[in-house]
Amino acid sequence: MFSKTCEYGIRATIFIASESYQDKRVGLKDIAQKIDSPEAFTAKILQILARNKIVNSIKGVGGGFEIPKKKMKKIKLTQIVKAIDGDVVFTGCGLGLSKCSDEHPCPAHFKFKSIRTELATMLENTNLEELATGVVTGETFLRYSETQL
Amino acid sequence: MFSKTCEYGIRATIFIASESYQDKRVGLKDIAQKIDSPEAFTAKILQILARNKIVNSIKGVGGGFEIPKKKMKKIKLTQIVKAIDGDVVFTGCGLGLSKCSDEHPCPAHFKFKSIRTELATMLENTNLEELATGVVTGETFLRYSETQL
DNA sequence: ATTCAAATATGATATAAATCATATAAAATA
DNA sequence: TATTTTATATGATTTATATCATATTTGAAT
Repeated sequence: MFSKTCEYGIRATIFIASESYQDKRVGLKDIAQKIDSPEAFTAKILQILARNKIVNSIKGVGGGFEIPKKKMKKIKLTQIVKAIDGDVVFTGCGLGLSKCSDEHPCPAHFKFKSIRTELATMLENTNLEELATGVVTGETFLRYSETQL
Repeated sequence: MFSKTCEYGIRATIFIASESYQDKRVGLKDIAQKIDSPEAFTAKILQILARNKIVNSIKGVGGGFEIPKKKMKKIKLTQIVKAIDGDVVFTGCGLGLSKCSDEHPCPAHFKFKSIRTELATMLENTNLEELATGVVTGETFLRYSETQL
């Protein structure tokens, strides 16, 4: 559904939010560890997120990444996905046609349409805060491991 | 959503069905042309489809690919997708966790769940015949081009 | 000011997916 | 049975994605 880059990006954002929720700033190493992603790759993704104002980055000693609490409700999954994967997931044709629309539909166009709409709506209505609180309370997870390190 | 391989595979299957619907057998070259896909790559995909009994292949002069009319209603999109992409689209985690379930959910698990279910239902309920007839009647298209060659 | 711990930028490498090329096998027909 | 037409099998190449490595910049603290 999303690129791996985007998956990591969403997980990283949620992790940063869950820590910011508890007034903690987090660094790259910690992020990569907690979301189980390659560190250098994650660094690149964080840059994209920072450029898109989804996360704040602070350089230097004691620096890291954070997200102001008041912004969390306003940041929606859509923004993260669009920042990283663009809007191919929203507009692309299910069968890969370069142009596919109500006027010039692929055979499955109207079958996919409702699902796409629902996906878009979900991404548009899901905010970072609700995703982060699940992690804080331990109800949801950002990596798989026996011990949830 | 699907791999390119799978997109081509679905389009090829629909095209073959639409021709079989009119009692015509079609060859590789024709298929590749009509669905706008690379010929050699399409050949490989057709082999997968043939091995999975989704299409019949006939070698030799006057050979090609076809799908018996009576089978068309029974062949569902799910089968094609599973044959080519496996079931990652049905079971994979939206955020890329190696294990993600109701018991050990990622933060977006329950958000994605309903959408995934709907997708699976749609794929399960969509048969080849309905997709092919749209092409036959000219309501839907398998490639984009000014002239719809 | 110097040092140190961070993020940032950029380029290189590896891996996976998509595409191409060629040789083989099967079926029809002449 | 020889030839031709088609699919099949396999391996090579290209392209895109993911991953790694390293040098640079920034900001804080000493």
